Amino acid sequence: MHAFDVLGDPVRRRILELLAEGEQAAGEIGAVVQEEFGISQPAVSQHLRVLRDNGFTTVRAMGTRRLYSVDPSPLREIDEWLERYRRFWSQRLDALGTELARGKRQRRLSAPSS
Amino acid sequence: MHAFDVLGDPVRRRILELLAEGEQAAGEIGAVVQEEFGISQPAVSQHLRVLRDNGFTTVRAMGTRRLYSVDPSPLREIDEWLERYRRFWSQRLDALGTELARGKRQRRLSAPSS
DNA sequence: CGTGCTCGTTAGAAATTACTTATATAAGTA
DNA sequence: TACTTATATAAGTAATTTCTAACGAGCACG
Repeated sequence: MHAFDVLGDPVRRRILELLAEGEQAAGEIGAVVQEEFGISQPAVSQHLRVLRDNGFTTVRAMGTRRLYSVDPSPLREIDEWLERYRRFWSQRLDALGTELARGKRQRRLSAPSS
Repeated sequence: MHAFDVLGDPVRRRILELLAEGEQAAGEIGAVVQEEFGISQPAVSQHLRVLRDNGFTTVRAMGTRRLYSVDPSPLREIDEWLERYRRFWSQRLDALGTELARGKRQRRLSAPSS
């Protein structure tokens, strides 16, 4: 399954958004996602499997819990694929556009403030 | 259809890659894609439709030809969605990593030489 | 006109996906 | 041990996607 297919599902995107805030147990994720999407526990578990199998998450066991974390590798690949299109919106004019956030961060990294 | 679903298909990704090099007629795209994926002309036309309907391309007519171009809007949205994960691989250490290209570009835009 | 391109649309079959219900396993707890 | 909690897996079904084959419509050109 290609990374884009994995991200095609809104439940999986939501799970990744939750994990972006830090490691979480399958049950905690499930509580939120089942509530928001009205699906069953096995459905969530199956989405977690897809994310696992495709390298988007890592898991470690804590007792009976399964703690999930983001593995950024496939997201990074997508970021690289997008590279060839950035010129379509990065070519000047938008110094104050969407790029601003990243621009600022980059600037900070590039030219550390004394 | 969500932008990620659109990009889930390898044929559509390939078409966008071809269009990244500039405007092209449906037939030119078709020639390449039919050869590479072994699918029919209608199949390609259907993929072009998905790209059109979801804002990834714009089209203009030249006689009987249909000239397609990249519309970057949805790609940009994806780029923005990815923003929340960049810290996973951008947090230092990779001054010489994948970020390099973009980093350099950003630096150029941010701090014009001379 | 009529004929040949270029390209899009439709209908239907085949493959894939994302659920639900039912069940399994393993760890904690009384 | 028996019971509960946390999570995964399996089987079956419904919805969706992506093809092919067939057809349609617009432009060009003799």
